[in-house]
Amino acid sequence: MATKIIIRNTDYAVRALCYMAAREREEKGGIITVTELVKELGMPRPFLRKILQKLNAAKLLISRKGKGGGFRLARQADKIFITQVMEIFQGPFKLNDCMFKRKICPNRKACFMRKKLEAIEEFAAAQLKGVTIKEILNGH
Amino acid sequence: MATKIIIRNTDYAVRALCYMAAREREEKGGIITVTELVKELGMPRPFLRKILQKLNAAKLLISRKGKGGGFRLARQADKIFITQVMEIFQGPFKLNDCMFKRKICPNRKACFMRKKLEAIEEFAAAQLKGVTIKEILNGH
DNA sequence: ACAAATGATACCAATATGGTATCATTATGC
DNA sequence: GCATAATGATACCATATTGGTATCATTTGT
Repeated sequence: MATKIIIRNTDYAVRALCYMAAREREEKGGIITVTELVKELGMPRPFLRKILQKLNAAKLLISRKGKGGGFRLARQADKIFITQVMEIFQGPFKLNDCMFKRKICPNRKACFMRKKLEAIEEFAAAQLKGVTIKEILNGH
Repeated sequence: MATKIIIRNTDYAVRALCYMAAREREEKGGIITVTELVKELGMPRPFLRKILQKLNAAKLLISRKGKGGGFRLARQADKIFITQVMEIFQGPFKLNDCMFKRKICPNRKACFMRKKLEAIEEFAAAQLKGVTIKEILNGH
């Protein structure tokens, strides 16, 4: 049972965004329907819709209703950061705080474990900070 | 909703171990009962018992049944590593693997996200590696 | 008007975690 | 030896989170 930094919603969202970014390079400005995404990405349709709607609400996508409608990226792939996607589906990135929340904490101010967890959190945040959809797509 | 590196079981276990280590310094080789731990640490008795039993099964504690029985540390506090405790209650430490588990992964071998997550995992493991109950107790 | 698309929302299922209850077993001390 | 005080083992329950489904409303192009 691994500690999850990326949860499945985020995973799906990133995959959808990557696909849309890749497609956009081919046909400029193309709008993409849920139907196409479902076929290409092989994930459950109603679930994907909910995810896309959230991305839309967060202004990472632009949606168009009605016949001929669908979704397209609201900005270029190198301006979409994975931390934004994570925040949408997982809330602010945070490792757990001091383990000793109740009374018996022996040394609250200088708790050793808290220092360690803070260091890990800081490192993780730094690692993820600059990553964009474009980088994921290109592999660097 | 934070990413949990330490779950509550582990937290309780560490607190109990810290208490026992602190007590041991006072009265050498003292055996401690669940009753005393419950009173001092303020956590639910049946839950704590289950935790202590697991620590016993994992040979971090030694138990004695019957009247006058209880638990004591199986080794000194500087030989009890927090990674061991984590492993008992959380399994092997692992951040999640590559997000792209299904077909559409654009570049599986050199997946950018996987590299990042591996780096984080490595750093986290290094941070936690040497930490012992003694260090937590002393704050360094 | 109709059909094809998304918006919104309520609901359901599986799993993990946190927590409780109960009975069996062992050891001490009178 | 028996009562008592302790742990061992285990089965059960409650709650939250996550993953997933279903349904109806709304918009838009032909």
